[in-house]
Amino acid sequence: MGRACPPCLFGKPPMSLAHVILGLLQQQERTGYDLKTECFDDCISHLWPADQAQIYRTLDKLESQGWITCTVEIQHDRPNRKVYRITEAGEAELTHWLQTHHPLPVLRESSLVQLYFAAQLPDEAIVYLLEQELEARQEKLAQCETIEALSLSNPTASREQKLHRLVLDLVKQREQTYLDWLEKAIRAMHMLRDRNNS
Amino acid sequence: MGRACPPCLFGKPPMSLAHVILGLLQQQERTGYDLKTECFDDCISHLWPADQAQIYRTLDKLESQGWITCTVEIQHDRPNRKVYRITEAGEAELTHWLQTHHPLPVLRESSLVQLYFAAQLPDEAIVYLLEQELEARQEKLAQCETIEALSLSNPTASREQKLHRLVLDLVKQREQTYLDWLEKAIRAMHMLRDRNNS
DNA sequence: TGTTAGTATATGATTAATCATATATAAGAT
DNA sequence: ATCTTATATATGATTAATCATATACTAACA
Repeated sequence: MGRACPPCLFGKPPMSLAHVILGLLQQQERTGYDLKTECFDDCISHLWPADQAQIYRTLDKLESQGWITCTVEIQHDRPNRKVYRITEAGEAELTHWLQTHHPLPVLRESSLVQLYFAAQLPDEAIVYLLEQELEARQEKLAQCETIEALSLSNPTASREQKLHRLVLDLVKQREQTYLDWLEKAIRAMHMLRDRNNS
Repeated sequence: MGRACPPCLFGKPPMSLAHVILGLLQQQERTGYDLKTECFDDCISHLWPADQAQIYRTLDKLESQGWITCTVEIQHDRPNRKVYRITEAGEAELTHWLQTHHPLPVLRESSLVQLYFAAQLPDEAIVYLLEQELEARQEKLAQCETIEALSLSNPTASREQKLHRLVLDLVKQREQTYLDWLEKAIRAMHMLRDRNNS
């Protein structure tokens, strides 16, 4: 008899955080705390920000699926560490997931909805909205550049680093597209105002 | 004594779907069915796609907040219609919300995570991933153009239509940014392969 | 004749994500 | 002497969104 696929909830496509964690644990073994502080906050906050609570709960699920295992490291001066490692089943699952196409995520931007319904607002209010959005997008681009400096500064471009670079390029370009559009829109609103005031 | 703000859960920022619906009801009175079929599916699916169940439940919440009212239109050959209209309180809330800046939404793209962890995959598998993503993005751009044709075809550019155009321009440009990046990345992968095969 | 599509509203279940909070110890700062 | 920060894990509560399904009548289609 064939080996049963243990609670193999090869279920629905999502489960993305679980697979991000598998990817990170394939690099090396880590604790939940490591994942949060070294990985999610420092390296992939531009890709997949994750909440501490959700990381811990997802580790539990991954363990009960058999995709990772856990070893407790007793510490006396500090809280014990639960070190997680990926299993063979976990690696197989990751390799499979990495090659599976997923539907595009839905992006809902309240700022675009605001603009869509802004006809009743005075021009100045619209410009103010656009300027606040511009500021937020500038800050986001700056965050991307922080990550760039932290994790892509050294020149030894391994295959892995080339891919990280490719991803970061897109994220930065996406922000630049917003910035260009916002500046164009703000200029257009100002020109409208100047024309009406002359 | 001042008028009490009735269950005025002026709560947390989100509630975005509620405000989208307020915006749509300010244009004209509508039923849940109208909102779903005429608005969310035909006009703003690129901005804020919404599930039928969520629309109906949000209408209930808006009504109990006092931001909309409901009148039942009895029909005999078809199910009755619950027609919703925005109230003065609702208009005030909408105007306030339209001018309030909200934090940028978080965008999580599994395809970018896949690429980030793709170093272990062969080049062909990576190209295949990129090509599938390209196809999906092309389709999304086509959807934007359908909406463009449906709702922005006539030439009388009202203030409202100029804003709708501005929003659609961004959404299309965003997709174009993905397409450009994907084509560049696919070319880069092919060049890598050709170099290694020569 | 049975099936599907259109009109219309409603509920149940589940997932992903966020926020708040709890516990516990040590080191460093005010 | 007190407060904060770092290390480390855990649970409760809530929201936004999605999916499935239920009901009920009409009309067109095969």
